[in-house]
Amino acid sequence: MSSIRERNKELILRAASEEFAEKGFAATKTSDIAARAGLPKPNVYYYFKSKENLYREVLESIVEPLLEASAPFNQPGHPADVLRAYIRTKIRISRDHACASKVFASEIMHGAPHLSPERTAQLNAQAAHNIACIQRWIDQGLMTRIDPHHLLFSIWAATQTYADFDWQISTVTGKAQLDDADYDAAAETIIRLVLKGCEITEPAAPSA
Amino acid sequence: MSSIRERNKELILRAASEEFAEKGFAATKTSDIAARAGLPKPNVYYYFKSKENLYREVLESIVEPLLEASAPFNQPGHPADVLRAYIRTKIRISRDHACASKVFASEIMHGAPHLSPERTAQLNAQAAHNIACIQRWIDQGLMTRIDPHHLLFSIWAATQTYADFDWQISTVTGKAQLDDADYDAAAETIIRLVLKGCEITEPAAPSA
DNA sequence: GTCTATAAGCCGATAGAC
DNA sequence: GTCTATCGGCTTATAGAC
Repeated sequence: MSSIRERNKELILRAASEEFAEKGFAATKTSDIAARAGLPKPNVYYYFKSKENLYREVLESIVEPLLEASAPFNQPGHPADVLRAYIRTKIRISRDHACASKVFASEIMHGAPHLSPERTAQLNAQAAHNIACIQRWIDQGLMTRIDPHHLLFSIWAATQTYADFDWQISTVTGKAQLDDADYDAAAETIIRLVLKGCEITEPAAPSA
Repeated sequence: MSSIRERNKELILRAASEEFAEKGFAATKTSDIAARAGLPKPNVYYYFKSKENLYREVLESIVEPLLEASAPFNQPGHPADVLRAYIRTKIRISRDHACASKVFASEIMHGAPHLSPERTAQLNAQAAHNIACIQRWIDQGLMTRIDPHHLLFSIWAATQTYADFDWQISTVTGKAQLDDADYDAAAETIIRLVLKGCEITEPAAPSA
């Protein structure tokens, strides 16, 4: 029964996410990760071999959710529905994977030195696909002519900011922690800016 | 004549901005800053006393521009004009102070441990003022009912992303460096999302 | 004011007992 | 598999010659 192994790995991963998110890779001490996990430091090395390895696992844990967030773009749908679903999912990631999101953001900010070329390529391919999809909508007259790159950058930035800059959000709103209603309001605000800003009309109601 | 002093301090500050922006505070070595500045390491300590002190000066250098960006909110004006000017200035900061912007972003992401309480208070007061201003516009019927906090967060995020996540921008657009036209396009895209998204009509043309 | 050469301490990583 | 006790390298910071 290796459930102790599973449990400890999970404890360390969670503690590492929190520490890396709070202080960044270089400023995080493995002894702090161990302390937060409630385990002695050598266990961290026993399970993960090195600090960098542990960091890469945290990073890896957020890539799949990020790629899956683009699912709405991968099947046919009206721009209003696709973008609404995409924005809601991105906000949900900021809420549910706040620490890993922040670690990912910090990684990107510093030029993604720990992200594998495969992962970079995957993320890029998905981005290119989403951009092409938006361009098609424009060509079909479903939305106003707007640069798809900049539109996507704005959506990424606006949704990720709730994880990345949570300190700023807390300070300005005066709430230590956003609740579900706040995240909903954030999503609806961004959806409004995007749909109205791109002059996207609602799809015709299904006749069924 | 202390112009050597001024010149060296300037060289070190610039090198430090670049190094801190690239790698973050903890991962940056003072020897690398010295090397980039083309000076021996002890000069860094001679002029700035400590690595942390140098970092705080870099951080400080971006606060004034950030506060000044809100100038349009501090005088009466039509929402369309104020927001347009604000967004253009924020984008200009991302372009002209790219390194310091990134250092600031990284600092905020990790809970602003090096930012003085005075600076935090100033930035907060300005944010509160801007939010109140937007709320007034809503009450006056000049724009749609939208949560001013979330609107401001989206504007901050969308404009700062060009400095903070330049690696991502470069990777997705395939351009190593954005040119003036790209920054203009970015600003106009964000302006469009905000003005149309908030249903802000243009001010009546001046009768003169 | 400038720089070489060095001290002091911290932290990632591990040897080896249990 | 687990943890105590320790090493070794790296980096901040400075002493002291020029």
